[in-house]
Amino acid sequence: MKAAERRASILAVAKILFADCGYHGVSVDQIAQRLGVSPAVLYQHFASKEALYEAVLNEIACRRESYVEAALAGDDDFAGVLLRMTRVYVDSVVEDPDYLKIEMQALLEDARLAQQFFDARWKSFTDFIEVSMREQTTGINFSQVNPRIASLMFQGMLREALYAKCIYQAEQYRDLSAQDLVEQLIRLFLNAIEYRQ
Amino acid sequence: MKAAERRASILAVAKILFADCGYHGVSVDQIAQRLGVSPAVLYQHFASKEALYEAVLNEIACRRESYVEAALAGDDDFAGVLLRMTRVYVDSVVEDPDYLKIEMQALLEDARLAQQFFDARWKSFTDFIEVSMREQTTGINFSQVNPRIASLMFQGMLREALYAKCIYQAEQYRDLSAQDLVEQLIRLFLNAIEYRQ
DNA sequence: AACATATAAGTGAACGTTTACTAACATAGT
DNA sequence: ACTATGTTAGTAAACGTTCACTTATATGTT
Repeated sequence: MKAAERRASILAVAKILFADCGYHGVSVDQIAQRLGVSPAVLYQHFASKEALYEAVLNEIACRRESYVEAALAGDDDFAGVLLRMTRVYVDSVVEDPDYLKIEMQALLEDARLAQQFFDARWKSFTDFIEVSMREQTTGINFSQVNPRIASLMFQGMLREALYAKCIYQAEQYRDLSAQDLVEQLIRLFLNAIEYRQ
Repeated sequence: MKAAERRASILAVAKILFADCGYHGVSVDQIAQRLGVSPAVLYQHFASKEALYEAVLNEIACRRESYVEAALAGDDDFAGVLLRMTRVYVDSVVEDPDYLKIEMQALLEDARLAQQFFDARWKSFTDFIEVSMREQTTGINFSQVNPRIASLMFQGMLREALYAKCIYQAEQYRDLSAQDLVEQLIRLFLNAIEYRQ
């Protein structure tokens, strides 16, 4: 197997295992075994276990989602844009929940890394919400509501919904798809900030 | 040191370390060292590292908060009760954020344990919200809103706020106490479910 | 085309360290 | 003297990492 290919395959397997068990929960031998390869191979591509872990995190943090394109893809009222952005995000998580797991692991293990994740994956949302709520040109009056706290609420409910659906698979929401669940939550959120079309 | 006292001291130290680094991130030797005691002592009180970990988790899961007393401690309109219950919870987390960290660790490592935590610490909230929203006798009409999704929203925003304030200490909310932050979130939540006193 | 050479890719065993855990021995209070 | 509470010194296994070595692929020369 070519070097680039091998490197990618190591990253893919490592991502899954790290997401499931955390950094300390996985051994280099386990990763190698899952790859069907000797542990020494890993060290031809990564200097250490820690370097491998950071490479996995980096790959995730750098994969900027196509929120912006989604935001510009239709009409530009606040609710419509928010819904479209969120759909893109939910899709990406449903497709690969490991991202969310590792984000959570990082949040617990290292505050610095957590900030990096936040910047890459949540800032688009919270910025959009805060900016939209602050600008007066829309004609909508959000003055009753603190934009920063509203964006915190949005982030929290979205994250909880995705945890429930994609990570600990709560039975309570079995009969609802992640997209439907989030759509209803967004409706509640618009209520909360007193948004009327 | 008496046995009961020693046992308690082990649990206290283990709780802190497990909360910070997770089960695999802490060694028995580290716990013993922090206690200023030989590792063998731990095995006089706990059969294994895992047994110790479970004892820590169990202590947390079993410590039922005094939500019910708080709920009954004043007038009984929905918002008032919810606010009082939440204050008790926020207080307990602010006082000891390790609880929240370990809950998060458990959620990632073991779905079964996560369910146990949920039952002990969140179910009171979500049940209260769902039941209150469903009963017609209050005269309030929540019919527009799905109670289950509303309770998910509440849980998510509360959890996010507490993470931000108590775990990764986000600078965005530095000038707000956890209680104030949560109070504003609850106001938003009441908006969301269209509650008017 | 045939061979020699160089490099890339992978192996498996071993290294030293750390891990969880245990048995044998010491000391203090009652 | 006896029990409760320790310690010291150890175990075997697992850990991350490195080693000497083999096989496969590509490249250049005749």
